Amino acid sequence: MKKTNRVEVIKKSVDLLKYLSSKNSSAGVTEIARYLAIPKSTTHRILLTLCEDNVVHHCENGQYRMGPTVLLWSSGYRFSSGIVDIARPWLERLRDDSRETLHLSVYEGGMAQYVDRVDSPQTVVLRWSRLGTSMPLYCTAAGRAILAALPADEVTAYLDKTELEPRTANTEKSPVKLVKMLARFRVQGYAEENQENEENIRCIGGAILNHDSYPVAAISLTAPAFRFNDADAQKFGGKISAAARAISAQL
Amino acid sequence: MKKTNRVEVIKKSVDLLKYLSSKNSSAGVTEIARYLAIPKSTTHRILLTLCEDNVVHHCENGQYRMGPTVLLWSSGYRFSSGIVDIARPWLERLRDDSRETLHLSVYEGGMAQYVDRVDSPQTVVLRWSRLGTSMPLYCTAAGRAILAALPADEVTAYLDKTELEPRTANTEKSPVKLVKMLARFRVQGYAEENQENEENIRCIGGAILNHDSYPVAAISLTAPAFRFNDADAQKFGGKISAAARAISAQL
DNA sequence: GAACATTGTTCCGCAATACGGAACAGTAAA
DNA sequence: TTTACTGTTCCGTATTGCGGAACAATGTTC
Repeated sequence: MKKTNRVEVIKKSVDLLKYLSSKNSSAGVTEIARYLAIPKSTTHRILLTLCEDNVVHHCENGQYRMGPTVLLWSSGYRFSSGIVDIARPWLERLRDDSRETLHLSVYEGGMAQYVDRVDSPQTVVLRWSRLGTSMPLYCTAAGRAILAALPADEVTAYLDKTELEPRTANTEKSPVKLVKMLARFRVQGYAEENQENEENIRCIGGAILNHDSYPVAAISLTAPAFRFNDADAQKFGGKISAAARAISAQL
Repeated sequence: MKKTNRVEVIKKSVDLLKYLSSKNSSAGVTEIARYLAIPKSTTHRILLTLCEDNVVHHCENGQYRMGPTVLLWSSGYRFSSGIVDIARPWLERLRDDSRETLHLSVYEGGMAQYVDRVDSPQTVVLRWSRLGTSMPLYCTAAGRAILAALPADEVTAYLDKTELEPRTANTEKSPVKLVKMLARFRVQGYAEENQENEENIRCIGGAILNHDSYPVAAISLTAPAFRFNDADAQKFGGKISAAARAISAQL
């Protein structure tokens, strides 16, 4: 089981924090222990340690919730990464232009992890998904933009070990067809996804490359499918593509 | 030394993340190990484990920096805490009214940990300190507001174990005088601090109480001393106080 | 261009460390 | 009260992670 020589406790702590942050309220020791499938006493010890630096807050009712120290880490990420601040004005420009929601995602651990968002000003908006959430590459516009920019061997490696499980009725399930898609995306400069990740949601995205032309992130436009047709995709696809290139140049 | 049965590795990991987030760039294994005063191999093992979930990011140059997963935790804090979203509109209202910078800090581990900020629209603004930063209670307006709202025995306990080390030439060093100050703050409903935490910076604050009238947080107004006199303090002190009470009621 | 001083990474045997079952102590519902 | 939950503490065992030292891969210096 243990391939790498990782530290088990840290792994558990990270999972604990992930669980705690996924909840909107506080959680008890027993509940967490059950979820993580580790003994209560171990869970309790981890929580005590995390409480010492306010990573976790010990509520009055005896339960636990996220503590304010994670804010320190979070702002540390923004600074050290840099990409959030660079991309932000471009996202805002695209939002003002399209009146739709824009996302920034980074390519991390074989997933697209969504790190910034600029909201649509319209009344019909999207369900708010949390910053830091990971999304698969094969069914999202941001992910596909990244895939399209990856070297061919990395794409085949990805497809070999990833099952394209359908997220909606429209999700492309054939690796062969997906590869063809990626070729088309490379030509047109932006990637697409039409209700393949979530019902009634359509999305286009462009990859952000580092100095080695390797994809490190992607920006994407997300809209309700009823007000975003092929013509819109084409119109804003070019702008997404241009913005992504501009951000790449600034890195 | 080790009183509580905490997990040593987790403590080290937390310190590592704190250090990493304090840097604006990436850091190497050797540098981190030297700072934490732990062996390089241990540091490296911790980093590897944290990388597995993108808590830290392994850069191309071999160094390490904060990873995007901390964003997930950070948004988890905002949700589970609730206080940030509740206080935000009040902070904005006070900012619009005073044209100065407003802060929200939570009382955690004997410190005031600053969790939200709304910026002044004026041209002379303040140095941006990072979200999640901890500040002492005795020399900040937010901290003093919290102290003034604490039960008497907890205040004496605090003063017994805390040295009032001067942060500027103006910092109040006498515990006796500080206690008298707190009495005045209780009467007037808001706390003050005049260039006692930082040169040329003046500050007023009000405590946010839970249902047991125990202080859990504070809001504070921070301004350059040259444009914020006693009359301003009095004028906005009342408003700070009222806003703090309103937020307390909403909790 | 060879010698050197760095870096990040790997190995492995020792023993300190954290594990986790079980008992404890509160609290709320039945 | 009884019951069924909570969160918390204890402590002996062996598993787990520790960390010195060797490694490989850079880049710097003379």
